[in-house]
Amino acid sequence: MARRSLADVADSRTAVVEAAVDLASVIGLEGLTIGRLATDLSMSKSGLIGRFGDKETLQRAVLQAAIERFTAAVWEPAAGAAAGLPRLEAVIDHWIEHLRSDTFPGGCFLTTASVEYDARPGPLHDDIAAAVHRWLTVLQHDATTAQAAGDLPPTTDPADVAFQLYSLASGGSVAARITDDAKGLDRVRTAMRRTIGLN
Amino acid sequence: MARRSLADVADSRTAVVEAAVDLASVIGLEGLTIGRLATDLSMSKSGLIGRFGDKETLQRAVLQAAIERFTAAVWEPAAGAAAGLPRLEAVIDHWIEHLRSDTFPGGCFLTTASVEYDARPGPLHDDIAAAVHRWLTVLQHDATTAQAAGDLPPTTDPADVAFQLYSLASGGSVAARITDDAKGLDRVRTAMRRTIGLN
DNA sequence: AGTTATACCGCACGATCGTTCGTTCGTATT
DNA sequence: AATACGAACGAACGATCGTGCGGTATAACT
Repeated sequence: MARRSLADVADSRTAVVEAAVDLASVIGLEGLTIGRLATDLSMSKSGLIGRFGDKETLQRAVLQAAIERFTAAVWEPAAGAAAGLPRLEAVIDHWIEHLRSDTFPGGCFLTTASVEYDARPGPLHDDIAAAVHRWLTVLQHDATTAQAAGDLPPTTDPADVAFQLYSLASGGSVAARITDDAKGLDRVRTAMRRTIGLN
Repeated sequence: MARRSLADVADSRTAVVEAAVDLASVIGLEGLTIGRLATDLSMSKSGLIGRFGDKETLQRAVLQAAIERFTAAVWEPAAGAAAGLPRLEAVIDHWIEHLRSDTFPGGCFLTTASVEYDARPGPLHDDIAAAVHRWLTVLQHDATTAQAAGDLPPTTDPADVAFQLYSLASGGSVAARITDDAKGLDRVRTAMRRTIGLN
């Protein structure tokens, strides 16, 4: 076999990160452990962390990978829809479907991370805050477009719409999981659609 | 001084638990550490955990104390209101005020605990699930009463109302904290009131 | 063919984890 | 006055945490 190429290195790195995303989804970004992760991957601790330098760098890579999963599952399939209300509707559908899937075995990653770091300053806190803010901005943008098109009442605040959609998805997925309510995500979907004037 | 009375013992125990609630509110129920807690209280680790037996017992006591704080801050002040829509309105107001206060320096305790244990079975998971379920039942009960009084459309599902209120409060408080949005809780309140037909 | 780079390993480190001892000491009961 | 109880302590345990060091084997480059 030829020397480990750059692509292979990347593959090996992403293989670690992807496994770490799955693990962190269950036990949290903070609960992530190099030893546990190394055992799962049949690697040595030093060989694993050597790729990243230290644990925080690994955690940040894991967070970015999780965000990419979310974007690929929720935004990209909906991005092609017409800006405004239709796209919001598509986003909601893919969002619910994403939460229903086992993309993140431990529930919405960004919500878990937010809870873990909302009271703990540092690079991870900032990364998470930036990601949430970016997503809220995307939602708000389409809400504004929808409003301009007359699909939302002129009195509603697009920022409110974005914030409420996110709150419902985030809190609803947690509530549905902890109460083991099979209808939970249906309730979330109903509420989200009602937020943008549909039913 | 007389022998340490039963009341004193209880005080000492609750003093530990109350401090643990504050600490766990920030670093999580799972992140709670006997050493850290003992240091904060200027106690020895053994002297502290001796009151409870083991860590899990302490964690469960902490959870119950947090639930009592929530009940005292949100439910009890609203319990006197007329059942149905008025009481839901009062609950929402106290709920938002509770989230705005620093009763839990690290954000809504039940939400944090739900996220930590929604994918991890055990007594703590069950305790949390039971508490959430109990609270949802209370909300649903008033929603049903409001519906019977004609204050909610007959087509709405009271369970939906309860679930959505909880999702908004839970997810909204996390989102407001991580994005450092001063208007976040106002947006949550607006959405919660809209859920029960008000604005 | 020899050099160089590096991915990975085994191993050990200091720290901290939860827990378990044996002990001390103050108070209440007898 | 003697005894018993229980709260709290200091010390130590085995385990696990993140991290750093030295060695090795492999593959690319000269």
